[in-house]
Amino acid sequence: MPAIERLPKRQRHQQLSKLIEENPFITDRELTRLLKVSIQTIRLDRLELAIPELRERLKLMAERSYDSVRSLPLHEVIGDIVDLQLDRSGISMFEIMHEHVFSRTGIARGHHVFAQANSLAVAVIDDEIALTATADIRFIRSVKLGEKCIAKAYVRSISGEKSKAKVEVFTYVGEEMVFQGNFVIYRSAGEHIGEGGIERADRY
Amino acid sequence: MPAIERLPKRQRHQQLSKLIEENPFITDRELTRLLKVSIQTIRLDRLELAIPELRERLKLMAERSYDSVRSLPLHEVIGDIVDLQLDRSGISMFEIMHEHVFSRTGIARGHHVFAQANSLAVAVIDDEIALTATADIRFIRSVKLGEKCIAKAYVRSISGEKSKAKVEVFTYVGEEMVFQGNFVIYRSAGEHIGEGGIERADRY
DNA sequence: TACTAATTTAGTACCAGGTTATAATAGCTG
DNA sequence: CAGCTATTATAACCTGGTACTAAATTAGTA
Repeated sequence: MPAIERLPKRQRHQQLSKLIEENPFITDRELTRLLKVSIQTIRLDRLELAIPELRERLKLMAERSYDSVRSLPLHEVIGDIVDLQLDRSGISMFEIMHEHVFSRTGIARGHHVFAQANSLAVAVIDDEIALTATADIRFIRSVKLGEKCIAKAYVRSISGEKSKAKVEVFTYVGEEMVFQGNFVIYRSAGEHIGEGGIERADRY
Repeated sequence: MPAIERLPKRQRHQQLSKLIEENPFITDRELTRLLKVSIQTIRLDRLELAIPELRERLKLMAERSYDSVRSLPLHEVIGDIVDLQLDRSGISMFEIMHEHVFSRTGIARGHHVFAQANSLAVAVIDDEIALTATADIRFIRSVKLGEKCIAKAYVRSISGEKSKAKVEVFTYVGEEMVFQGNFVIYRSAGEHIGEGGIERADRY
């Protein structure tokens, strides 16, 4: 009998770490439901594992993000934004790592290059809600492992006073242009605060 | 007397906003010291200005930074391929999870939807090396958390016997089309492509 | 000047999501 | 059985608030 359930605690610790890692926004109470143990056990576990409480975790995350680049939309972006003039232009940098390439050829998958450009096109639009409507893109040459992509976005028109903006993005490696795209971005235009609300939007 | 300090409240509101903006980690209690008013006044002010409490601010910051960490895929193909007829058509499925959406709105980031379609367009081309050359895409409606995207790709032409193929991709949620794209995919056509393309389909 | 309205302060009850500490219980194990 | 670990329970307390009520202060004006 004993041997069978010899290490339920270590297993639980592992599970607990994993759960918190993949959702740092989880409360102890929610963990009790998932792990089927009392809240005291959860707390003992966190103590042993030196995992701080929810609020500390959020604070740490907030601090980390605050340090790097202070400004809002920068963190919802793929690549590092190095310059941003809202409604005008922006520049971001993105280094192709091995997780971005096809392993046999070392050539970057198109959607990563696209993602950098798309993120930048959205970020450069100064609006509460900005979503890509359409895009017309060209992959001019392949990008390889280790190369640094510099994407430059230019807002070409704010389309009347309405809901669309055109953004052109050029991505370079060194002097060479590797990608070009024309994006049409929807912007919130009116008010609309309803959905997202302010406080506890998601995950509860 | 009155005229001199005509708008102390508005001034204070401005100061308050500024203080919180430049240090979102500040508590109401600390603000009372800086602004020399009672904590109730601070709270009334925040209420009027719709500035959330410290913990909510930190949570929002944490969410923003969390989004960026969960950036893109890293995997071979985005979505699960459920049917594939090389050089003809393919179907893949991709469920929008919380790591794919803007946490504020629950709306999927465009590049994930694109990535699914792009992956499928590349996968459906039966060639050693297949890379996206150009794409013309339309996001027809926004996709939300929890929705399952079914992408269907059709190879429209194999362009002579040479280096390009046209692939059309439609993505649906239920009956509804949410995305449509026309891809031009470079294929190896015997030789390597030199500057040409971007991706290759490994592993198949 | 007296009345009125806005503003500010005070006080209380309550909440989430914990910490800390102390004790009781369960389950084996030697 | 004593002794150990693991688990659960209980209670007091903490921070940084919200929500609400009420009083006090400060203008502003009839």
